[in-house]
Amino acid sequence: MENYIAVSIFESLSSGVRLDIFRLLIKKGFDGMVAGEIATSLNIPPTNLSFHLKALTQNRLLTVEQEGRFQRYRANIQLMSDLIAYLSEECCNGHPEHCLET
Amino acid sequence: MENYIAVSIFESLSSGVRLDIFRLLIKKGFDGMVAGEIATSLNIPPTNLSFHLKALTQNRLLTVEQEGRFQRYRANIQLMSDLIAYLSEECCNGHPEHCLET
DNA sequence: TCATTATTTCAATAATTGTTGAATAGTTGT
DNA sequence: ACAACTATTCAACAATTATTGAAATAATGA
Repeated sequence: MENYIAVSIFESLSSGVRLDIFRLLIKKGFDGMVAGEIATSLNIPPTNLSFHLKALTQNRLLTVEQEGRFQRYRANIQLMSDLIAYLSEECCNGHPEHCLET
Repeated sequence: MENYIAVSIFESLSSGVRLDIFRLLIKKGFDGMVAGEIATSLNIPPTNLSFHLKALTQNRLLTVEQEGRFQRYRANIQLMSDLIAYLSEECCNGHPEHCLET
């Protein structure tokens, strides 16, 4: 993974609101959630939620699919997996023993 | 790991400058580097470097130790290890198969 | 002690990011 | 076509974060 991609992921998750959105969608798995459900669930005003969903989607943390008049959002689990691999390399540089865990 | 800790780590690494600093110090391992070496190595003005070192240190990504008139900084590898564990849980929530990798 | 070196703090400013209500665009069911 | 519904964009503003040079702090060595 390129460093600038990693930075964009860190930016995406560097807000408590966005981390909450992402964690919620991870829990929902392939079902995902439509925007209104997320807004209700996390009690975020629609305009503000849109702002954060856009940021997350642009940085590929989320995917979005139109479903009638709804927009269904899903977490990009693969990207998280790639991030973990990136961090493991960074973290283990010269110290592999620290990263062999559960 | 508490969510607010994870957010603080993401904030710390959400700047290209700070990610460069952290990656550089990870490479150096226990030796670490004194502030001036980091400034020279990454070509960052001292005041600006201080600003970012302070942010990283406050969020526990780095440790700092005085050494004569130098300040020696080291990466907190254990925290990265904890972050990887946190992400693995978040990422694998209901989808463990995605996170079993190298 | 005094000049030198290393780093941080301060103050000013620039740049970016977050929040909100109103307006807009697209979709559905009647 | 029209009313109701979902979500986004827009514009204004608030809040936070980043950058810089000058000054301050602290340690060293002559």
